[in-house]
Amino acid sequence: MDEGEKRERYAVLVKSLGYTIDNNEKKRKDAVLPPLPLKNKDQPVVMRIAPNPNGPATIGHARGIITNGEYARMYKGKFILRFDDTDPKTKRPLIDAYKWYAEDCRWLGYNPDEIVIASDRIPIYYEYAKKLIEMGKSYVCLCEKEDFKRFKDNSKPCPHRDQSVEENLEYWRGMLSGEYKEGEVVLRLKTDINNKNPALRDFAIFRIIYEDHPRISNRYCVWPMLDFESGIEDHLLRVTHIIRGKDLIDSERKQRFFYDYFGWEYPVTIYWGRIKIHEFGKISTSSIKKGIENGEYTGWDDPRLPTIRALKKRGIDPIAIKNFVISLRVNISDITISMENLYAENRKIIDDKAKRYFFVDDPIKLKVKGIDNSVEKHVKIPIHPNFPERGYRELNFKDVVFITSKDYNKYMNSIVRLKGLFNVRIDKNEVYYAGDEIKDLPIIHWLPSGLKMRVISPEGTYNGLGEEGLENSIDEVVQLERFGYARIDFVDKDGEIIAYFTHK
RNA sequence: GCUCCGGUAGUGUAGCUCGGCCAAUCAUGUAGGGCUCUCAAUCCUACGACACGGGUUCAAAUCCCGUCCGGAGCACCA
Repeated sequence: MDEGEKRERYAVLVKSLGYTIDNNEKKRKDAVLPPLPLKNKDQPVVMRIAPNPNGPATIGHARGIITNGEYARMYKGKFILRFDDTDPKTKRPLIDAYKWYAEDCRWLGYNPDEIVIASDRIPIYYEYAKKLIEMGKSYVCLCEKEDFKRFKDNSKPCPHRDQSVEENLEYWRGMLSGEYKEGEVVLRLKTDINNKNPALRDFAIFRIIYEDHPRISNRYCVWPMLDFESGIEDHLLRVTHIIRGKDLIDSERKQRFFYDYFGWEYPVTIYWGRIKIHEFGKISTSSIKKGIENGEYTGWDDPRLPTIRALKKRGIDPIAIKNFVISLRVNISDITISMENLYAENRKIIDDKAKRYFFVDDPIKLKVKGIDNSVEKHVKIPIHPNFPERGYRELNFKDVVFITSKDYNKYMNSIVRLKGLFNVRIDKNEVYYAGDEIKDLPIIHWLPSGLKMRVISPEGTYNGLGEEGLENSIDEVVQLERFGYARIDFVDKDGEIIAYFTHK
């Protein structure tokens, strides 16, 4: 019985006896991943993530980072970040993305133990290619793409399949020294031309690309295909477990051919399905990139985006992301999940910490009638209602209040309580004092005056007045009462507070 | 078309390997209520699922077959 199971049983037992469980325990319970199948108990667990560096990490990537990183941690193993940047043309790497991605890992709490960049290791892949040619397991194919497809689809060997090792080595040298044009020639792995799965028949492992690589320029013109590079690396890095998208399921079948040729043991593989978020739809880094280029988004951390940087900017705690991701587990079926689940996790973490303040969105200035306005009233409201020992904030009222136009319209002609102050009846452009006693009235927030403030949310921007004190909460997540949580980003040169909406 | 996967409440999950303890777990959500000078937090209650049809068996969410629905791959992309 593992820890989680024990806890469950205990909880059931306790409940059956009529006791209640300490709530804090429930709240602080850290999400735990199910155990990993271990082939060899003595072998250290090595996990990896292998992104294409074309942008910073998104929530989808966070799933990979956290799950793999967490497993490495659970088994006191190693966590590797490897950039599979072997196509400078159609999957052109973004030079900043290498750095961004590593930063995102670190921020999520999973600093990679090792970072490997495939484009640094091309000669290694060449060595293994040469070995395969020498073993008679690989050949240079000069077929037109369409011709090869025809052969392949009919389980017919292409004319180059039976070339001698010497011929292949000669062609291979030619490839490396730039004697061929793009698309003219390719190195194939000799698999099984009769395999019932056409995807596995003599697939390409190297091709010619003359495009400059953003990191290493034009140093190479022969580039390995992902299936090859990734398979070689997983072996060289002694990766024990691979967790990857189910779209790569044929990749394993392909790689097993050369693992067999080399006599290597294939890592344990676990597949997961695609993750789709209600609020964002399917996440694709390339579409985000396009949106940034055409000005639709302000950048990779635009709060409307599902990137880790955007979530950070909005005040989502990395632990909340962890708990959220782990709750998804590792499942092969595609899932559609709502951000609400992430927000719920985040609320559990930030609510105890978040200072309370008022933010009056779309404010309306109202004169207060029916009371002696010559005296100033000092109102004290706790910074956090559940922790009065943290102190109070003070609002100094004198004859006018600002309330949101939403409340103004909603409570027109009715009596409401201005939190901490007194009751008023709302009328056109003014409010009338309606007593001090605390009755069963709607409670609304207000401000006697305030600082210009803007809250940027995925749905739009809210302009209004922020309570004094907010300007001292830079980089903190606060709760704007009756509005929602927000992270205070900065105060601009005009004194306006700029905040990002976290969630309700 | 060919290969290969998957289908538990609105959503995400546990259980499926080794059938019984499952009239099915937990979370989120929604609704109602308690507490509270926030529509937050917190507490209580309620709602809600084994895709369908057959079979095996004393017993099926769990094993087998079929149907339906969904997904992935079939690139000189990752």
